[in-house]
Amino acid sequence: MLPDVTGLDKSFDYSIPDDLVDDVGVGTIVRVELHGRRIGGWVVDIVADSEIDADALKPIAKVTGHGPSEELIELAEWAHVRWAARRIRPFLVAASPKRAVKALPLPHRRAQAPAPSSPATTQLLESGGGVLRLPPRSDVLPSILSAIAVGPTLVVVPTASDAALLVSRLRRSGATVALVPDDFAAAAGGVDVVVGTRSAAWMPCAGMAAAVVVDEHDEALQEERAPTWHARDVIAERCFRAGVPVVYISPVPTLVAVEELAGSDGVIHPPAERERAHWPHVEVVDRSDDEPWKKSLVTSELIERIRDPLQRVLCISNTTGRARVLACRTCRALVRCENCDAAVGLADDRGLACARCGVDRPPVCQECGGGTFANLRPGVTRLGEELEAAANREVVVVTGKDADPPPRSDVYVGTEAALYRVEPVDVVAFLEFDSEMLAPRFRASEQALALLVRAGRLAPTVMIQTFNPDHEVVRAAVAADPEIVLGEERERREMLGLPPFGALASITGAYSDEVVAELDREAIQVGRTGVDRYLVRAEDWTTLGRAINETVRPSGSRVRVAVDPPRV
DNA sequence: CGGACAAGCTGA
DNA sequence: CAGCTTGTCCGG
Repeated sequence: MLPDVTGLDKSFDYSIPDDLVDDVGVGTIVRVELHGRRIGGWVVDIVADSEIDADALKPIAKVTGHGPSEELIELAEWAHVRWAARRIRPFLVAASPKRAVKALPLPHRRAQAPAPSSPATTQLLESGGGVLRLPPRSDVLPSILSAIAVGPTLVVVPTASDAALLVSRLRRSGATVALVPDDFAAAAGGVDVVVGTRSAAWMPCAGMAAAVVVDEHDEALQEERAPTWHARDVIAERCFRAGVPVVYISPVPTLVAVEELAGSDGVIHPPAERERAHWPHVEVVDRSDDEPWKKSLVTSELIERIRDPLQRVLCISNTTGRARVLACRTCRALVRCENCDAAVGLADDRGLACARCGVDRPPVCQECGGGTFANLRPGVTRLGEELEAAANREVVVVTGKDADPPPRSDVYVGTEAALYRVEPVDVVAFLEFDSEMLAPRFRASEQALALLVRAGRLAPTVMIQTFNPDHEVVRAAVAADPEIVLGEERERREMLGLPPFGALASITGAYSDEVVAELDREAIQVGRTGVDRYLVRAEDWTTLGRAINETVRPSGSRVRVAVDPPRV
């Protein structure tokens, strides 16, 4: 029995009372007495009476209900090495129902399987699975119906709204559907298709015959808290163990999917003409002729769009580097110019730049020497005013912070979060796409492409303002050919040994120095990126995970390990 | 994790 | 030496 108690990752032996024998198996969630208190936990192993002295043990106090299957418990043990997690518990939590499931319903499947409607998907499933590249403005439902035709199918999508929409469409098509984690019991009992967000990678799917990962490129498939497990990789391992084919669908498959998960035929995709027809029209505004400091983000091309009363436009600007008013996080003082006392913002190069007198200085608080700042006035707020003046129309500012959905408008301006909060428009315009494309992160190109996919689903036209119109991301989007990015990406990552050509993790937080010092330098390469900040690399994930898990953490340490960190 | 218990510190 | 804090150990 492994207790569901934080900080306690040790299993304990209990006896199974005769009246509970029928209800207890590996994976069952039970309650037991431990050290005078009642705690919950998972049965992770059952041994015969002859092997132990059952009379010396306390009995299981109560059976709570169904939990993860034996296969998923083994998968959790694999995952705890793969993502260098100290404990197995977080994975078992992910694989368990939210509320107690006392009994499973009988299998509920439709008598007649829906006719396959995506020959490419059927072909992929028959050949053992692989990567299916489908353009942004195309439908994944036919692929999922083709998978259901093979047998019970597990489907993972990035967001809860994607899941809800897919479930209602699948129900309308006649399939029996479990939306997990809520419908855990139905999924474990047996349905045609189990649908959910990344946690669905850990959900039951009785008789699973196929799995589909929708929008494989989407970062939402990776857990952001440690352990930073990725649903794509969990599904890959789970289905490999079960001998079940997986189809990974994305308009812009990641290098990991292309290199590791594509079948022998490589990435399957429609003919170029048809693929292109389902990409948005990409309009590039080349700002490179103008001197950057002169030209506003509100270009004449953009003004033309937002002035057109027939066009509904969403403008996207990244806040980073565009904050106009800052306060020191340490002493709360407003950051002011040393020269003229005006409020000072962060420039693109991360230094403080005074807009009034032009004096630059390093990003350090003048009052206390602190180096982190709160952004009191995000760039988009100001942009909203500028756009409103230029457009002569009302402009609604959308940020991720507001709880309510934004009021309906014809012109919006917002951060990336707006791409998830605004209903479809005619044009999505990236005002400063370079900050996405050229961000100092090794996945910047893939992440920039992902934004274009998102935008392309919101609007038939996507406008990109850039100083780098020849960048591979821009070329790929214009040509509707993601392979243009992958080619460059493959070369770069192979040279640096980055995933999928090596295993990478970041180690941060107090006492990282001590933890990193323990790592075996024969197998692990270590790079220091700051105070208590490290990047570590190994040839493969198992070597990396084992080495990190073997380290002893000093008491009081707050070390965070992010394996396969999305943003470095 | 949280209780138990031991060792260390303080004040009278 | 009671009374309290801090640290370490252990649970079935």
